[in-house]
Amino acid sequence: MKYWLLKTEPSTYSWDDLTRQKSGVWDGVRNAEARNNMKLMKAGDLLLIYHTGNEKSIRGIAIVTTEAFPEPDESSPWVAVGLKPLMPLSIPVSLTEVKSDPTLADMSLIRMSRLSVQPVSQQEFNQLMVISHTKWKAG
DNA sequence: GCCAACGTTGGC
DNA sequence: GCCAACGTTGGC
Repeated sequence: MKYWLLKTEPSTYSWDDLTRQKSGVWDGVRNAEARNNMKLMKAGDLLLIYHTGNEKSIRGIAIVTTEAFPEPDESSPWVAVGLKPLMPLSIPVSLTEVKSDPTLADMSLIRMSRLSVQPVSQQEFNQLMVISHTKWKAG
């Protein structure tokens, strides 16, 4: 089981939108590396939802329900995945906090700041649970 | 509003 | 195939 981080502009589509809908389709990704990461996702992988713009913070945890499939109604090379919200972080983790935490220094959030779909390591995920005071029960 | 970091496009 | 110009993302 792997971990990923998904960026979204909350005025376009937010963690709260996903929570309200109870399930969603993550589409509109227009970057080759991000698409490649989406294709690597397996059902059951965990997703951290990050808000760009004014908020710049990780808000919640979702899970992959449907692995990569071609975007509907388009003869395009781009893909989407299905996902379901699991729980919000008790305290959102801001970009500033991520940058100030040495154990998170290698996160793509910092090192490849424009990549909108990026892998997160188990250690990084665990640390994010700690600093967000989120009682995540693995497995 | 600016700009750094990329990615894409098109002329050559 | 190179690279300048341009567009986009997203932090500041």
